[in-house]
Amino acid sequence: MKSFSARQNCRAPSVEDVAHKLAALSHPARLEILQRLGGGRSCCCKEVVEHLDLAQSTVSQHLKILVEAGLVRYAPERQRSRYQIDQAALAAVSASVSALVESCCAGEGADI
Amino acid sequence: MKSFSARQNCRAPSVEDVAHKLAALSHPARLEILQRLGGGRSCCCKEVVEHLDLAQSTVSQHLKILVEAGLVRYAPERQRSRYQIDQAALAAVSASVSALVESCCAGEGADI
DNA sequence: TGATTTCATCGTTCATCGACGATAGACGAT
DNA sequence: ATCGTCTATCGTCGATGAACGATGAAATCA
Repeated sequence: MKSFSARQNCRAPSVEDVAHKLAALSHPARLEILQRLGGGRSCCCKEVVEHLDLAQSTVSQHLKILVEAGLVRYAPERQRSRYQIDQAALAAVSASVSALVESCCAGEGADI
Repeated sequence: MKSFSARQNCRAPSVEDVAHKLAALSHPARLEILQRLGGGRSCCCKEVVEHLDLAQSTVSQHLKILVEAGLVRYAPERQRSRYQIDQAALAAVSASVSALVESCCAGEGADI
């Protein structure tokens, strides 16, 4: 094992995949959304809006980005929508980051 | 403990901090740079350039972003420059992501 | 000294992001 | 049927990102 990959279901996520998911995580509002969605709670858009001090359209955009990154699952439900964390996907990202760190810290070198 | 924080050295990184570091990680070229810097090797800019198929100025920019995010340390050395991974910082990011995932997966909920 | 190498920075160009208001569709309630 | 609510999407605007070439500074080599 040399690169940060392996693990997960056997499909090694490409650098692009990981970068894409990390990009989805790289905005404060989206991190807060994830925290709000945490604990298995499923939220509708309005619930997030009330908590976030952003326009509804903006929140909807952020949610879309999270869904397209595969980190949040989406289910249109009558009037409301349900957004829910995809725990497996999130865990996979965490594993990717861990693997990256491990591979980077393998051979100890002298500090600068 | 309610938010994904705590852990680390006792200073809880803010959502903005984490987002900023994740943003630095959210580009394929920068992930590849980190892998190249992995294993304690310290690289000069040219070495990265030769490996990456990007213009020298572009690579320099990416390195700067990594340095400003605190993930890579920088030491101007005579003619060349030395870039080296900041393993502690990288580990901290990994821990933040893990903590986020854990806090999000706490209370199991029904799947969508 | 002069030529070459290595690097950072500047200026430019194009694309994307982030935020908003406005709008339209779908649903529930009256 | 009509009204109000909840969403997603569109269009816009300013800001930022990503890439490049050109340039200049510092160090090394001839």
